[in-house]
Amino acid sequence: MTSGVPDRRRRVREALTAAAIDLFLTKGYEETTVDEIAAAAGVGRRTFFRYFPSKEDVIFPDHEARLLRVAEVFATAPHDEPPLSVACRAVHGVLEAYLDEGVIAVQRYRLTRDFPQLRAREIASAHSYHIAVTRYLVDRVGDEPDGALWAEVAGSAVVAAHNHVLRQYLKAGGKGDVLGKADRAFRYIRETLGVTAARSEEVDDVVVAVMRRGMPLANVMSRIEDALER
Amino acid sequence: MTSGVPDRRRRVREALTAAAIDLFLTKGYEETTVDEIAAAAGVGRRTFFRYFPSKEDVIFPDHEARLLRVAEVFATAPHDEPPLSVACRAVHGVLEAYLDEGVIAVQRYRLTRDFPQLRAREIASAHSYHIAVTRYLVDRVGDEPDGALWAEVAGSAVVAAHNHVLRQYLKAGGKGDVLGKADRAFRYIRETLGVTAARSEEVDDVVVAVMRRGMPLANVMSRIEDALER
DNA sequence: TTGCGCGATGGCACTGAGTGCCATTAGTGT
DNA sequence: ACACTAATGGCACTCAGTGCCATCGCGCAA
Repeated sequence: MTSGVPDRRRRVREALTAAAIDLFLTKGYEETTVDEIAAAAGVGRRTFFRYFPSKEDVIFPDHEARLLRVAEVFATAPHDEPPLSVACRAVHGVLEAYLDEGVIAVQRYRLTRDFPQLRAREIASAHSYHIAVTRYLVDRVGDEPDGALWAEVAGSAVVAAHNHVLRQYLKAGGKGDVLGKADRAFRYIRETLGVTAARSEEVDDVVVAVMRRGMPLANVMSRIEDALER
Repeated sequence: MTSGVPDRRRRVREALTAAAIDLFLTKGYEETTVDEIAAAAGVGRRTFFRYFPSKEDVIFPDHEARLLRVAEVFATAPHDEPPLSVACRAVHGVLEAYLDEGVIAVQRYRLTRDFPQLRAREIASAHSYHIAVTRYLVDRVGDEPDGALWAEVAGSAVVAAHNHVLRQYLKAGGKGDVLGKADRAFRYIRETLGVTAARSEEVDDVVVAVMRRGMPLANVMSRIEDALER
């Protein structure tokens, strides 16, 4: 049969992941040995380490692929699209990847919630998205005054919004209108932090005024005049 | 001599940390065994694990203490201080702790930069500040609409600002006006994300207006009126 | 000074993760 | 049927981390 080889590799890989998730959930992470995972998947212990570099990696099988997708969004984004918009699109892709996983994502959430070692690993994974996003934003606006600071903050905000929406979804066991919530969250981010983006492309300074609804107009005006002169 | 016992414990602890940093920098992290660290500090291998739960922990000796300081700021903060202000104060304390370390902090930066395993560990440490801050913010504003989202984003932004300032300082080998930059960064955060804080305590809605400097006042007014009616 | 108690130490043995090496096997093309 | 190549699995090894226990150093009371 043609292409039977990569097909088998994929099946073994999935069998290892499935066996590991099952064992981790039932016996606990520390209590499960690699021998047991390999045996449950019908392969030898040595083979396990040919598919995954460490015991932790077995439940994060496609992290690299997701990171590549993010990088691709950045590489192919039109140059006139606002940086934050690109960042939100890229991170939205990660969210979709989680949703595509279905039950697996929920199981992994439980594992990372219950076992510190796996949680630490997930945090590191999430951080690599943060790195990628921030690097892109720095490249776009890094040469402006405080551009690097803005990029760092905006990048972490985008990732935080993603994490928040995703976690709510996973906490609920995979129910809820994730995409709608994500859209709202990303809109909030773009509206709140989109300032430097505008500044970077059109003008040399921006004023942000925050005021309570119901504040007298005269008050509003004086605050804005203050801001414009600052 | 009185209090000679805890004194000795502290000295052994510092000797282990110093030996580890030295060996990691010269030989590399993976290439250094716990035996070597212990021997260089003049103690047995078994003793090493009585001071630090793992090989990684030896270069993050007082992370727990810093986390406690953060928690203390949150516990003792006045109830009428804006949440973001409290968060910035707490994180500022962490920054000060790094500065107090002097050379050690710079050396650790280099280690976490060069060795992935240590980097992963530092990311996890930093994440625990993020957790602490976000939890506090959620407690303060979590019952508002989108309060949890705001808390997550604001928490990560505060931590990101801290990380940015700290990293710039460490990259420069410990030179530069850290505190001044930190103040500016935190001010930026409070001004950009302080909205929900105000909303949570005084009013039921807030309007944010973003405008370019130089925009005609009439324009400004119409934009704000639009916003107020939204 | 001597003996007692207690925490710290270090040695020893053990488990399990991760790796290099090599003989064997399974699948593919001729 | 045969050769070639990639995958496999077994074996042995290093090293992190842990439980156990005998010993040591030190303060304290008799």
